[in-house]
Amino acid sequence: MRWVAGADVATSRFSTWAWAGVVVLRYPDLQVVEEQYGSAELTFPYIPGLLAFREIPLLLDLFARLRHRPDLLLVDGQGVAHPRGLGLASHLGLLLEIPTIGCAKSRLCGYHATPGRKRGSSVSLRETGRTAGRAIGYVLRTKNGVRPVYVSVGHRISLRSAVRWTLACCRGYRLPEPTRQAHLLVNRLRRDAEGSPRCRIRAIG
DNA sequence: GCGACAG
DNA sequence: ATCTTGTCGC
Repeated sequence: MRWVAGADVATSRFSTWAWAGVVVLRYPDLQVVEEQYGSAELTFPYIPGLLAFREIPLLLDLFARLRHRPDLLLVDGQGVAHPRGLGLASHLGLLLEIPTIGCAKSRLCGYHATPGRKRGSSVSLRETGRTAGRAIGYVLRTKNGVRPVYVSVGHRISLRSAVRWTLACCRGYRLPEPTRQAHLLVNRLRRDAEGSPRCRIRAIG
């Protein structure tokens, strides 16, 4: 394992504009070695279960410019823990042919117990419906006392490895570094473009 | 019909 | 996702 990437998209509250970013970090020190980013108009609305159609176009453009070839990609969204078994992380991994992990901040589907409150504690996320009971992911506590994250297989990785790598990429924060850095990047871009909310009010008033 | 619902 | 300042807790 050498290059671990993270991807995220930030949206505007005023328009359909969005800022996307992909960061590549060196493992295991997790320092950012490359960033690719850009903004564009979103052409698809946010519909639970169809997030990939909204974010993938932007992210694919960024990966096309990437100088490093990631060994692993962590995505801010679900992998197979999806109603159709094909969340953003899985869809993206499939198109890029890169191993991916779905690392979402909240649940899309499935049910689960409450994991222990210590870092590393986890419980399985189980499918509902006819095939109820099958594990489709893990609800993992990445830091003591904070809300857990939803880890699921994205593409070309086992659930066990997905959980291990997610934990191995955490550095004291709730979100693993790849995803966290990507998140910081896109929000920085959005703020630079729109200005802070307070500034905006002062400009009007 | 009703409630749930990644970002 | 985005809004939004200070504040309670480890």
